[in-house]
Amino acid sequence: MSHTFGIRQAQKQKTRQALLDAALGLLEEQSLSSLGLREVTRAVGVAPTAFYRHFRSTADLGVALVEEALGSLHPMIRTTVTTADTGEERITRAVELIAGHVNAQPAHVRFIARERHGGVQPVREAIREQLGRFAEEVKAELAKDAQAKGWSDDDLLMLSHLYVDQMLITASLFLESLEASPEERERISRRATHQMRLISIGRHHWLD
Amino acid sequence: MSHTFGIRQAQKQKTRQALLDAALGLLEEQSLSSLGLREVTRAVGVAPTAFYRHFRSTADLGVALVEEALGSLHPMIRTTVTTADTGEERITRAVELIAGHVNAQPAHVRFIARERHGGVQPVREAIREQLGRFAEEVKAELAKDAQAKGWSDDDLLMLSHLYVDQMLITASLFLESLEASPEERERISRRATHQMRLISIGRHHWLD
DNA sequence: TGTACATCAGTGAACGCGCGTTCACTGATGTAC
DNA sequence: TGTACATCAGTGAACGCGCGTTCACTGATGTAC
Repeated sequence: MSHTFGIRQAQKQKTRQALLDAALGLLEEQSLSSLGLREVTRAVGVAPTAFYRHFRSTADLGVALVEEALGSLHPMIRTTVTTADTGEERITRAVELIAGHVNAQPAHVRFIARERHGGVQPVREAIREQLGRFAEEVKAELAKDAQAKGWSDDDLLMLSHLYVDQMLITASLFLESLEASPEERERISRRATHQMRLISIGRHHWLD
Repeated sequence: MSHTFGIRQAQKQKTRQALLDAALGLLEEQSLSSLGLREVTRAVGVAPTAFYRHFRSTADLGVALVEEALGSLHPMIRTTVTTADTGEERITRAVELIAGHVNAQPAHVRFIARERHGGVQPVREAIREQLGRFAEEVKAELAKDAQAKGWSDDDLLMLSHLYVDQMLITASLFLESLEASPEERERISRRATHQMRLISIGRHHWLD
């Protein structure tokens, strides 16, 4: 075999992941543009210079974090939009899915919300590209629906972006409420559900 | 008089404003959490220690910038929502207003978009509070409308937040397109208008 | 109006500290025979 | 299987630099009489 994963590769991968994890933790309380390379290596317990074996810079690490945070979400989103229940059930499921994901991966969600408009250009670009892919995927699913009859491509994409942006807003509200009361979280769920519903109603009557 | 603005007060105000302006300029390319006090004073041409005569920290300066960026927008938003044309004209006007504001104050808009989820807690809090006020004000205007009959308070606020968030998303899209072609900017305008229209349609049929 | 004292915005030297980056290195892992 | 050499992830010392903060100061402006 040309390269059965040897001990060396495995160990390198492990250190790389430790750097990513440590950075993600540190980024809960600061922005990427103020994250120091020495901070990250100190948190992992390796020499500062080890950082360069894995990333050119903290910006480079940031781009890797975007991939980690959003890359695995594509199938998740696709299946949620696809599921052919009534619209109402789909909305409930989507909001629950977002709440669940924020609970499971708060640091990832915070990172994306923070750096989407943050001070590091390549990271903004990477996030923008992933969100654009989400919108395209949602559009592809919407296009399959009977309701899409008579819709222009542009308008389908317009609607997809509306949904994707709305999901992100909802995620960031759940994030802020992580330590709030169950009542507060319920209030956020309800509002997000209503907003999604209102958009879906607009969608139904778009061609009237 | 207890304090007719003397030369001293005026000069102090001028330096303070120079610090705010310089910071805003520097923040076009980085986040507040990485902005240095010495950077700011260097840009203005005063000693680093002069900074402390005006702000406790860069976070404190950030809170002042939030006030500067959003404080003056309240009347603007109120009159835009109020104007009693057809809904369609109101939407067009709102999108034009956003595009115009982004052109006139790009640095302010970028700062708000960036720091809304940024790494500095007091600044996030200040932005959250201002946006909350916007939503309350929009809600108050919507409540006056005949269309609001039968709407619960909660649902009016749900809709206001949807509008406010949508405005912010549109502003940030215009921001990213500042150096793009007129065609690209037109495309963004059109999509934003359609999204607003779809939301308004949802609003019309909400109680069906 | 003139004088004597108080205020306070901005100064400049000094401090200790952590930063990113360079470099030659070490020693475990991988490879060729 | 055993040996000799190559690779390369992680090390540790060293560097120059800019940072935030302290302190005692200066001199123009403000105030009281």
